[in-house]
Amino acid sequence: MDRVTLSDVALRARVSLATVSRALNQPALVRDSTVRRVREAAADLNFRPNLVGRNLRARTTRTLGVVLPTLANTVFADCFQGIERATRLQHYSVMLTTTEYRVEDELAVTEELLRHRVDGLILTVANAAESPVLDMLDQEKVPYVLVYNQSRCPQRQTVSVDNRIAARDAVGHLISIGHRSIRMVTGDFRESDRAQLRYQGYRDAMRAAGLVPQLPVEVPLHTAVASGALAQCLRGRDPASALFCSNDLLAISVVSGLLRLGLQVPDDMSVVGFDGVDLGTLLYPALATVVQPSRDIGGSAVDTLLARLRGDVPGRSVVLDHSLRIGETAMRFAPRPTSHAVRRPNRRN
Amino acid sequence: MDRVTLSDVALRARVSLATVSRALNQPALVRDSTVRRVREAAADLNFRPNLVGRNLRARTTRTLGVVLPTLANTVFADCFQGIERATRLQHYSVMLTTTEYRVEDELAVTEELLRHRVDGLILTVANAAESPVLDMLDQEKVPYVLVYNQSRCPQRQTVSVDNRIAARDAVGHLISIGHRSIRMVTGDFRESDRAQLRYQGYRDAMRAAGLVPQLPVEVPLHTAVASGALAQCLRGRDPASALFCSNDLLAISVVSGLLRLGLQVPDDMSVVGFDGVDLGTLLYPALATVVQPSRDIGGSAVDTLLARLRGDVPGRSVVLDHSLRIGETAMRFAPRPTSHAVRRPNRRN
DNA sequence: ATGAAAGCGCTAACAA
DNA sequence: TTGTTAGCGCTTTCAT
Repeated sequence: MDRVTLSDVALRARVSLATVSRALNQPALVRDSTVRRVREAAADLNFRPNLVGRNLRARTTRTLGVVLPTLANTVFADCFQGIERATRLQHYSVMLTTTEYRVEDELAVTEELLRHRVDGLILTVANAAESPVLDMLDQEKVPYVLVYNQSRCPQRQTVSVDNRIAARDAVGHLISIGHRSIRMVTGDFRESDRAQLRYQGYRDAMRAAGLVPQLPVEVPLHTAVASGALAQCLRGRDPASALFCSNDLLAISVVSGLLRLGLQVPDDMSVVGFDGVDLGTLLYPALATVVQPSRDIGGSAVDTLLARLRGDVPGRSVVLDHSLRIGETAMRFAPRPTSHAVRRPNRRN
Repeated sequence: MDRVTLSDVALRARVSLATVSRALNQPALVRDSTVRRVREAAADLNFRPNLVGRNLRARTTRTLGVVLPTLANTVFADCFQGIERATRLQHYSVMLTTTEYRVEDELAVTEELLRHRVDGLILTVANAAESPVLDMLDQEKVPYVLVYNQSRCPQRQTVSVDNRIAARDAVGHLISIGHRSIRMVTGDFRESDRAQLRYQGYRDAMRAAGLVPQLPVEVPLHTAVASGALAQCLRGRDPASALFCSNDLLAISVVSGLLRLGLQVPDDMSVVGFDGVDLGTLLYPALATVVQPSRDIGGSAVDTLLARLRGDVPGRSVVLDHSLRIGETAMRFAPRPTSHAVRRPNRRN
């Protein structure tokens, strides 16, 4: 499949192997005419440099490893594309692995990446506060940057939004438009320390407004939200008028679940998500959500990591701005005169 | 960051470098007690085999390259996860790159993968019938398998559903439930030869039923579908009663667009997608669609490619089964008595 | 400006 | 069963 090596090119260009290497990689060191001759020979032979050889000798692979929980959530897919683009710009490559939320696999897939001698890692772990992978990486002094995760230890560099404040803003918005009974819906907390931070933010916002935070409604992700879980938010003497969901996929699922129960969104119940996946804007009603700049998170992680590989000063964690997307699934709270659903005409085009 | 090599382990285990290699990779060739000693030494030293060295020597990387258009469409994300899982099972690794639908980048990213000396490639190209990348790969005899793409040349191995027949089935279903005026909505044909095949299938079904196929409505993907495009389907003396979309993301966008125009789905217009992304089942109304087994497509591509790398007989292209998901966005066509929209109560629980 | 030579970490003959 | 040795393809001193 591939046989041409540097020495083949050298033979054809009538120079030494070393000169070919230089002509290709540091043409400034080589006479112009020689460079041309070498390039020509390389082109003639269809020479394709073998990075494995280069990587072994150079003891660096110019490759970054990436560990993400899943690609089914486009938040991570977008992040990866941001990573890919940034690495390409810097002439680096990237190896991606996903854990599909199996925490127990995080270590193994990371080890595999290290066997490939990636120069550094970009990863999202389930729980940065208690993570065998991160402990291992710290101990072995492997350069890495966390994305989405936030960490208390300042030496663990992260790139993320401020999840807690972002959640607080979202819930604060709901409060500011009149909601008083707001519940939070989350996936499995063990899968995501972000969800926990967002729950903190929910509590912050509730307390700041003198409201009583409720326990979160935990629903298994990646499955249609059972009506039972939703019923939990509707019953009691203080039924919710708004739901804050720990991510967009969940929010979308919740909206559907409510509609299925015969409720109107946002008329009967407002829903706000978290992530800002593009998909949210394609839906009707468009999802209200907290937008994270996922591509930038990826891009910024690459920049941060490469700076570190270059030996720059460690640098602080990066907190990127979030924003609120005022979608159509959240509206001002106005108590209904009657308890039975009232039909609402479809709005404007 | 990482310094321990085979010879360090050899020193500590008091055996030769070669024995360490054997003990680790072919323990059957080594005395049990020695294997134990070596393993212990390796563990003590935290030895992590350097695959770069191995790959150079072995002249094979046990790594597959993957080229996909995007991960924003979960069809491809799922496929990748299928690939990843299968490769892991076979003790292979994988390098992923996406083109983000930039056809002109397909060649460059593939070349990069080849510089890394991946053993073979799994890819989806914009158009398999006219693809510089595939020509190059054929010429250089690089083993590869196409996913999603279908190809006329039998020596180009593919793993896919039968797009044309699948589309024909979907449209046939619409016809069977009473629709007569059906239009197809597609993204940019140049981005996807699958969309073209599906259009063929649409025509097949229409003709088979004695109906006149219409030209497709092409809309730029990844953006909310402009109402102008939809209006095209609604006006004229023969307005459509059903829309067949070339993929699910588009279909979701179309449904939203219709709702925004004040129409009901499926009452005023049925919509059917193609892909079968999980998301479709989370929506309300749940998306009617043609389901492709994306994970299996990925897994099967790996199996096919590895078989080929092992030198097995080339083997035929794999056509996996599709299925129809009878969602809630498509319903029996029953002409409306009046032309203005009629409110419909929300259905079942 | 160019060449000779060493060696990155590993595997696989070939010997013993 | 184990050790010795020769590279895989490349970069990089060190000479010239």
